[in-house]
Amino acid sequence: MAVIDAVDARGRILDVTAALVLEHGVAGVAQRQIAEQVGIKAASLYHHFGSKNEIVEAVFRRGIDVMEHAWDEAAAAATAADRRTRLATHVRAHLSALFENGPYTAAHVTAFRTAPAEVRTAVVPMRDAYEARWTHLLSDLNLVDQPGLHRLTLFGAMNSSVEWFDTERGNLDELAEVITTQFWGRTP
Amino acid sequence: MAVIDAVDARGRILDVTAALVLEHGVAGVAQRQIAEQVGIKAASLYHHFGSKNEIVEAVFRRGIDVMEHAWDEAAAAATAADRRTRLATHVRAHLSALFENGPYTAAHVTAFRTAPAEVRTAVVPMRDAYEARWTHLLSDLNLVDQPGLHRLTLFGAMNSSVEWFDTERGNLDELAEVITTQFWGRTP
DNA sequence: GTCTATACCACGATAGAC
DNA sequence: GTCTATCGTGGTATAGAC
Repeated sequence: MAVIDAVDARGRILDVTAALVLEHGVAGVAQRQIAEQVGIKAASLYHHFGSKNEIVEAVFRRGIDVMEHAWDEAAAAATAADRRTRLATHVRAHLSALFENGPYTAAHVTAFRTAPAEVRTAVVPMRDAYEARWTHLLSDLNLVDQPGLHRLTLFGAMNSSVEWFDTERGNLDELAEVITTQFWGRTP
Repeated sequence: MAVIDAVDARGRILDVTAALVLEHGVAGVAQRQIAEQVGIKAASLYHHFGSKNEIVEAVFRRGIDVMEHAWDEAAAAATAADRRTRLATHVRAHLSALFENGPYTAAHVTAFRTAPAEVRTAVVPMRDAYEARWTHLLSDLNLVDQPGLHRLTLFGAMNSSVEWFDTERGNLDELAEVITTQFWGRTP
């Protein structure tokens, strides 16, 4: 389910916006800039979306969707596995959402915090649901006293990779293993 | 060396800008907004700085300065300590830079990536120097095979705390201990 | 050192032709 | 579904009085 290189106009607008928002933040992206990369005029965006914020909100929602789908696949693949493998599988799945399904998830995790309040409040329930899955998993794995705190630092380590990980040169399986080892502990 | 609540105009401009940039990102902050919070008109900013980018650059430089000072204090305090204490001291110092000396370091680590290229290239040597200190320390501690990768995920965990840590309710010593434990490993 | 006034441009958004 | 044209606003920045 590759979400990159959409063929319909609406999809191309989202693709372009996600990439631009990832690079410049929401406030740093102009509709004229989006339109230019899509190959239309800025006014034409309003045939597909009601406002700039609506475009950004759709990008964020899709970014969370991508994470959820990656989670579901990981959960299905690792139900019967041992505890460490379950963690490793979900870490790999989150990294997959960040790097292997278009810039949506990466745009969401980097730009959400500084996005307009209207956009943030609209998507916060979706975010919370995904975060709750993680907290529940970590609680289930029984690694530490504070699974909530553990999830936050784990998210910090995983999500920060969008700032420095190079998909051309790096290996996502390797990165997932490194992060899993750090958060599992070296002698389980 | 509290850097908050400066009394001179230049210092107040930087204080206000750092706080606003932390919240909204560079592109999300207008000079009129900065001026209003300082209590002057936007045009008066040009008596102190040559452009918006110059203000932001000064904020970032100060953010890195704060980190460097925190590092120096930690290094002086922990030279004779055991390896784990050295790591813990520097983790605590980095958190101190993020939360206990104004919003400068927090603004820098969150807004640098989406800042104008002109600003980024101007401060990148300072950033690199601080990062090199960390890589050297981690290499020295001989914890893992890849100290470079380790530093990046550690930075991710530490810096992400500006998105969720509440200084009113949380305890920075405790947070430092949690992160140190994660990155040291549970059974050294 | 701060002000008023203003230039100039880019922003998001709308109207209406095709 | 995309266009041209345009509106009103707000952005950075400058000139010059006080």
